[in-house]
Amino acid sequence: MSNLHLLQPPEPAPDAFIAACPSRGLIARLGEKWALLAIIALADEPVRFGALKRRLEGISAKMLGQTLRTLERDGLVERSVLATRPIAVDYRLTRRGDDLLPLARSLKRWAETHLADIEADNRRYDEREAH
Amino acid sequence: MSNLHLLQPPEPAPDAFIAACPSRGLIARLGEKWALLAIIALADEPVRFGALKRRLEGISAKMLGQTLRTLERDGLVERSVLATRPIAVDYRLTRRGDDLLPLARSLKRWAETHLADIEADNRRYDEREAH
DNA sequence: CAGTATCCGATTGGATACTG
DNA sequence: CAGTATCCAATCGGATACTG
Repeated sequence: MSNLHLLQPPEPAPDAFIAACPSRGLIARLGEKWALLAIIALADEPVRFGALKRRLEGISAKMLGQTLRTLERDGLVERSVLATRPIAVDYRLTRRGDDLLPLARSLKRWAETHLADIEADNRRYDEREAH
Repeated sequence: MSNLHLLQPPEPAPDAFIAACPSRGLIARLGEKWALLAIIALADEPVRFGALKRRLEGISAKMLGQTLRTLERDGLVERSVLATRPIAVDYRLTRRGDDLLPLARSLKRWAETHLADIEADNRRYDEREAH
Protein backbone atom coordinates (compact mmCIF):
# COMPACT_ATOMS: atom_id res chain seq x y z
CA MET A 1 0.00 0.00 0.00
CA SER A 2 1.23 3.44 -0.93
CA ASN A 3 2.32 6.02 1.58
CA LEU A 4 1.95 8.91 -0.81
CA HIS A 5 -1.07 10.27 1.03
CA LEU A 6 1.19 11.08 3.96
CA LEU A 7 2.71 13.80 1.85
CA GLN A 8 -0.64 15.37 1.10
CA PRO A 9 -2.59 16.01 4.28
CA PRO A 10 -6.26 15.79 3.36
CA GLU A 11 -7.29 18.72 5.60
CA PRO A 12 -5.61 22.10 5.71
CA ALA A 13 -4.72 23.32 9.19
CA PRO A 14 -7.35 25.75 10.45
CA ASP A 15 -6.14 29.32 10.28
CA ALA A 16 -8.08 32.20 11.79
CA PHE A 17 -6.54 34.60 9.33
CA ILE A 18 -8.68 33.04 6.64
CA ALA A 19 -12.09 34.64 6.54
CA ALA A 20 -14.01 31.42 6.07
CA CYS A 21 -12.20 29.62 8.89
CA PRO A 22 -14.71 28.83 11.64
CA SER A 23 -12.01 29.27 14.26
CA ARG A 24 -12.65 32.96 13.85
CA GLY A 25 -16.20 32.45 15.04
CA LEU A 26 -14.88 30.52 17.99
CA ILE A 27 -12.46 33.29 18.89
CA ALA A 28 -15.32 35.75 18.62
CA ARG A 29 -17.43 33.62 20.96
CA LEU A 30 -14.65 33.49 23.51
CA GLY A 31 -14.30 37.24 23.31
CA GLU A 32 -18.00 37.74 23.97
CA LYS A 33 -17.88 40.03 26.97
CA TRP A 34 -18.78 37.43 29.60
CA ALA A 35 -17.45 34.15 28.23
CA LEU A 36 -13.96 34.10 29.68
CA LEU A 37 -15.10 35.64 32.93
CA ALA A 38 -17.78 32.99 33.31
CA ILE A 39 -15.23 30.25 32.71
CA ILE A 40 -13.00 31.67 35.39
CA ALA A 41 -15.91 31.97 37.77
CA LEU A 42 -16.59 28.26 37.33
CA ALA A 43 -12.99 27.26 37.89
CA ASP A 44 -13.07 25.50 41.23
CA GLU A 45 -16.43 23.92 41.79
CA PRO A 46 -19.91 23.63 40.36
CA VAL A 47 -21.74 26.91 40.73
CA ARG A 48 -25.45 27.55 40.68
CA PHE A 49 -27.07 29.98 38.29
CA GLY A 50 -27.89 32.49 40.98
CA ALA A 51 -24.49 32.32 42.63
CA LEU A 52 -22.86 32.80 39.26
CA LYS A 53 -25.01 35.81 38.62
CA ARG A 54 -23.86 37.33 41.88
CA ARG A 55 -20.25 36.53 41.15
CA LEU A 56 -20.30 38.16 37.72
CA GLU A 57 -21.25 41.50 39.08
CA GLY A 58 -23.47 43.42 36.71
CA ILE A 59 -24.50 40.61 34.35
CA SER A 60 -28.19 40.33 33.50
CA ALA A 61 -30.05 37.04 33.72
CA LYS A 62 -30.53 37.18 30.00
CA MET A 63 -26.85 37.48 29.23
CA LEU A 64 -25.88 34.87 31.77
CA GLY A 65 -28.34 32.40 30.29
CA GLN A 66 -27.13 33.16 26.80
CA THR A 67 -23.47 32.92 27.74
CA LEU A 68 -23.95 29.62 29.51
CA ARG A 69 -25.87 28.15 26.61
CA THR A 70 -23.10 29.10 24.21
CA LEU A 71 -20.45 27.66 26.50
CA GLU A 72 -22.45 24.47 26.85
CA ARG A 73 -22.88 24.23 23.11
CA ASP A 74 -19.12 24.54 22.72
CA GLY A 75 -18.60 21.77 25.22
CA LEU A 76 -16.85 24.01 27.72
CA VAL A 77 -19.49 23.88 30.42
CA GLU A 78 -21.80 21.16 31.63
CA ARG A 79 -25.24 21.87 32.99
CA SER A 80 -26.95 19.63 35.48
CA VAL A 81 -30.38 19.95 36.98
CA LEU A 82 -30.74 18.82 40.57
CA ALA A 83 -34.12 17.36 41.45
CA THR A 84 -34.69 19.46 44.53
CA ARG A 85 -37.61 21.69 45.44
CA PRO A 86 -37.37 24.29 44.22
CA ILE A 87 -35.04 23.07 41.51
CA ALA A 88 -31.39 23.94 41.51
CA VAL A 89 -29.12 23.91 38.48
CA ASP A 90 -25.42 23.90 38.56
CA TYR A 91 -22.80 24.50 36.02
CA ARG A 92 -19.27 23.17 35.96
CA LEU A 93 -16.37 23.15 33.55
CA THR A 94 -15.88 20.17 31.29
CA ARG A 95 -12.42 18.77 30.61
CA ARG A 96 -12.23 21.10 27.63
CA GLY A 97 -13.25 24.04 29.77
CA ASP A 98 -10.52 23.14 32.23
CA ASP A 99 -8.09 23.08 29.40
CA LEU A 100 -8.99 26.63 28.45
CA LEU A 101 -8.93 27.88 32.01
CA PRO A 102 -5.23 28.75 32.32
CA LEU A 103 -5.48 30.84 29.19
CA ALA A 104 -8.56 32.64 30.42
CA ARG A 105 -6.87 33.34 33.72
CA SER A 106 -3.75 34.60 32.04
CA LEU A 107 -5.74 37.04 29.98
CA LYS A 108 -7.64 38.29 32.99
CA ARG A 109 -4.42 38.68 34.93
CA TRP A 110 -2.72 40.44 32.04
CA ALA A 111 -5.56 42.91 31.83
CA GLU A 112 -5.50 43.54 35.54
CA THR A 113 -1.78 44.05 35.84
CA HIS A 114 -1.47 46.37 32.85
CA LEU A 115 -4.62 48.26 33.58
CA ALA A 116 -3.12 51.25 35.32
CA ASP A 117 -0.50 51.88 32.64
CA ILE A 118 -3.01 51.46 29.87
CA GLU A 119 -5.43 53.89 31.45
CA ALA A 120 -2.63 56.42 31.68
CA ASP A 121 -1.92 55.94 27.98
CA ASN A 122 -5.61 56.31 27.25
CA ARG A 123 -5.69 59.66 28.98
CA ARG A 124 -2.61 60.84 27.15
CA TYR A 125 -4.04 59.76 23.83
CA ASP A 126 -7.36 61.45 24.49
CA GLU A 127 -5.68 64.71 25.43
CA ARG A 128 -3.61 64.77 22.25
CA GLU A 129 -6.76 63.94 20.34
CA ALA A 130 -8.59 66.95 21.79
CA HIS A 131 -5.76 69.21 20.50
CA MET B 1 9.06 57.83 59.73
CA SER B 2 6.29 55.28 60.12
CA ASN B 3 6.00 52.17 58.03
CA LEU B 4 2.36 51.67 58.86
CA HIS B 5 1.26 52.57 55.35
CA LEU B 6 2.91 49.41 54.12
CA LEU B 7 0.19 47.46 55.85
CA GLN B 8 -2.57 49.37 54.14
CA PRO B 9 -2.08 49.37 50.39
CA PRO B 10 -3.67 52.54 49.08
CA GLU B 11 -5.13 50.90 46.00
CA PRO B 12 -7.14 47.66 45.90
CA ALA B 13 -5.94 45.16 43.31
CA PRO B 14 -8.01 45.41 40.16
CA ASP B 15 -10.46 42.57 39.80
CA ALA B 16 -12.49 42.04 36.65
CA PHE B 17 -15.22 40.33 38.64
CA ILE B 18 -16.14 43.69 40.07
CA ALA B 19 -18.53 45.51 37.78
CA ALA B 20 -16.89 48.90 38.13
CA CYS B 21 -13.40 47.58 37.49
CA PRO B 22 -12.12 49.05 34.24
CA SER B 23 -10.15 45.90 33.51
CA ARG B 24 -13.44 44.52 32.31
CA GLY B 25 -13.54 47.18 29.63
CA LEU B 26 -10.03 46.24 28.66
CA ILE B 27 -10.93 42.57 28.37
CA ALA B 28 -13.89 43.56 26.25
CA ARG B 29 -11.65 45.60 23.96
CA LEU B 30 -9.28 42.69 23.50
CA GLY B 31 -12.21 40.48 22.64
CA GLU B 32 -13.41 42.91 19.99
CA LYS B 33 -13.52 40.63 16.97
CA TRP B 34 -10.33 41.86 15.29
CA ALA B 35 -8.10 43.03 18.12
CA LEU B 36 -6.19 39.85 18.92
CA LEU B 37 -5.98 38.86 15.29
CA ALA B 38 -4.52 42.25 14.41
CA ILE B 39 -1.93 41.94 17.15
CA ILE B 40 -0.88 38.56 15.84
CA ALA B 41 -0.73 39.89 12.30
CA LEU B 42 1.71 42.56 13.49
CA ALA B 43 3.91 40.13 15.32
CA ASP B 44 7.08 40.03 13.30
CA GLU B 45 7.58 43.30 11.54
CA PRO B 46 5.95 46.63 10.81
CA VAL B 47 3.04 46.17 8.47
CA ARG B 48 1.37 48.72 6.27
CA PHE B 49 -2.32 49.45 6.44
CA GLY B 50 -3.07 47.87 3.10
CA ALA B 51 -1.00 44.78 3.76
CA LEU B 52 -2.71 44.36 7.08
CA LYS B 53 -6.07 44.63 5.44
CA ARG B 54 -5.13 41.86 3.05
CA ARG B 55 -3.79 39.73 5.85
CA LEU B 56 -6.94 40.01 7.94
CA GLU B 57 -9.10 38.51 5.29
CA GLY B 58 -12.55 40.02 5.29
CA ILE B 59 -11.98 43.08 7.44
CA SER B 60 -13.32 46.39 6.15
CA ALA B 61 -11.21 49.55 6.04
CA LYS B 62 -13.49 51.05 8.62
CA MET B 63 -13.06 48.27 11.12
CA LEU B 64 -9.33 48.06 10.54
CA GLY B 65 -8.95 51.78 11.17
CA GLN B 66 -11.10 51.58 14.25
CA THR B 67 -9.28 48.56 15.60
CA LEU B 68 -5.88 50.11 15.05
CA ARG B 69 -6.92 53.35 16.73
CA THR B 70 -8.11 51.45 19.77
CA LEU B 71 -4.93 49.41 19.92
CA GLU B 72 -2.87 52.57 19.58
CA ARG B 73 -4.86 54.22 22.34
CA ASP B 74 -4.14 51.26 24.58
CA GLY B 75 -0.45 51.56 23.83
CA LEU B 76 -0.29 48.18 22.12
CA VAL B 77 0.47 49.43 18.65
CA GLU B 78 2.52 52.30 17.33
CA ARG B 79 1.65 54.13 14.16
CA SER B 80 4.24 55.85 12.03
CA VAL B 81 3.77 57.85 8.90
CA LEU B 82 6.49 57.56 6.28
CA ALA B 83 7.09 60.69 4.22
CA THR B 84 6.94 59.00 0.86
CA ARG B 85 4.82 59.78 -2.17
CA PRO B 86 2.22 58.58 -1.94
CA ILE B 87 2.40 58.31 1.81
CA ALA B 88 2.81 55.01 3.56
CA VAL B 89 1.87 54.25 7.14
CA ASP B 90 3.07 51.37 9.11
CA TYR B 91 2.01 49.81 12.31
CA ARG B 92 4.11 47.83 14.70
CA LEU B 93 3.71 46.37 18.15
CA THR B 94 4.94 48.32 21.12
CA ARG B 95 6.75 46.64 24.00
CA ARG B 96 3.36 46.19 25.65
CA GLY B 97 1.93 44.70 22.49
CA ASP B 98 4.82 42.26 22.36
CA ASP B 99 4.09 41.32 25.92
CA LEU B 100 0.53 40.41 25.03
CA LEU B 101 1.51 38.55 21.88
CA PRO B 102 2.18 35.10 23.36
CA LEU B 103 -1.22 35.17 24.99
CA ALA B 104 -2.93 36.21 21.79
CA ARG B 105 -1.14 33.46 19.92
CA SER B 106 -2.05 30.89 22.52
CA LEU B 107 -5.70 31.79 22.25
CA LYS B 108 -5.63 31.60 18.48
CA ARG B 109 -3.84 28.27 18.60
CA TRP B 110 -6.23 26.93 21.20
CA ALA B 111 -9.17 27.86 19.04
CA GLU B 112 -7.63 26.29 15.96
CA THR B 113 -6.68 23.03 17.60
CA HIS B 114 -9.99 22.48 19.36
CA LEU B 115 -12.08 23.67 16.47
CA ALA B 116 -12.97 20.32 14.97
CA ASP B 117 -14.08 18.80 18.27
CA ILE B 118 -16.06 21.87 19.19
CA GLU B 119 -17.87 21.93 15.89
CA ALA B 120 -18.79 18.29 16.40
CA ASP B 121 -20.21 19.21 19.81
CA ASN B 122 -22.07 22.11 18.24
CA ARG B 123 -23.76 19.80 15.78
CA ARG B 124 -24.69 17.35 18.49
CA TYR B 125 -26.11 20.13 20.63
CA ASP B 126 -28.12 21.57 17.77
CA GLU B 127 -29.62 18.19 16.92
CA ARG B 128 -30.73 17.58 20.49
CA GLU B 129 -32.14 21.09 20.51
CA ALA B 130 -34.25 20.41 17.44
CA HIS B 131 -35.81 17.39 19.27
C1' DC C 1 -2.03 54.82 -0.42
C1' DA C 2 -4.36 55.50 3.86
C1' DG C 3 -7.73 56.63 5.59
C1' DT C 4 -12.61 59.30 7.01
C1' DA C 5 -17.77 60.21 6.49
C1' DT C 6 -22.16 58.61 5.95
C1' DC C 7 -25.91 55.55 5.59
C1' DC C 8 -28.24 51.68 7.17
C1' DG C 9 -29.35 46.87 8.43
C1' DA C 10 -27.95 43.46 11.98
C1' DT C 11 -26.56 42.40 16.50
C1' DT C 12 -25.91 43.31 21.35
C1' DG C 13 -27.49 43.76 25.71
C1' DG C 14 -30.23 45.86 29.60
C1' DA C 15 -34.97 46.29 31.94
C1' DT C 16 -39.07 44.44 32.81
C1' DA C 17 -42.42 41.06 33.16
C1' DC C 18 -43.69 36.41 33.22
C1' DT C 19 -43.43 30.94 34.04
C1' DG C 20 -42.67 26.01 35.89
C1' DC D 1 -34.87 29.20 41.96
C1' DA D 2 -33.80 29.25 37.21
C1' DG D 3 -34.74 30.73 33.66
C1' DT D 4 -37.56 32.69 29.03
C1' DA D 5 -40.04 36.39 26.29
C1' DT D 6 -40.46 40.86 24.81
C1' DC D 7 -39.30 45.50 23.97
C1' DC D 8 -36.14 48.90 22.95
C1' DA D 9 -31.83 51.75 22.81
C1' DA D 10 -27.16 51.62 21.65
C1' DT D 11 -23.56 49.80 19.22
C1' DC D 12 -21.51 47.10 15.52
C1' DG D 13 -20.03 46.65 11.20
C1' DG D 14 -20.34 46.42 6.02
C1' DA D 15 -20.87 49.14 1.53
C1' DT D 16 -20.17 53.10 -0.74
C1' DA D 17 -18.34 57.43 -1.65
C1' DC D 18 -15.03 60.81 -0.82
C1' DT D 19 -10.23 63.24 0.50
C1' DG D 20 -5.10 64.61 1.19
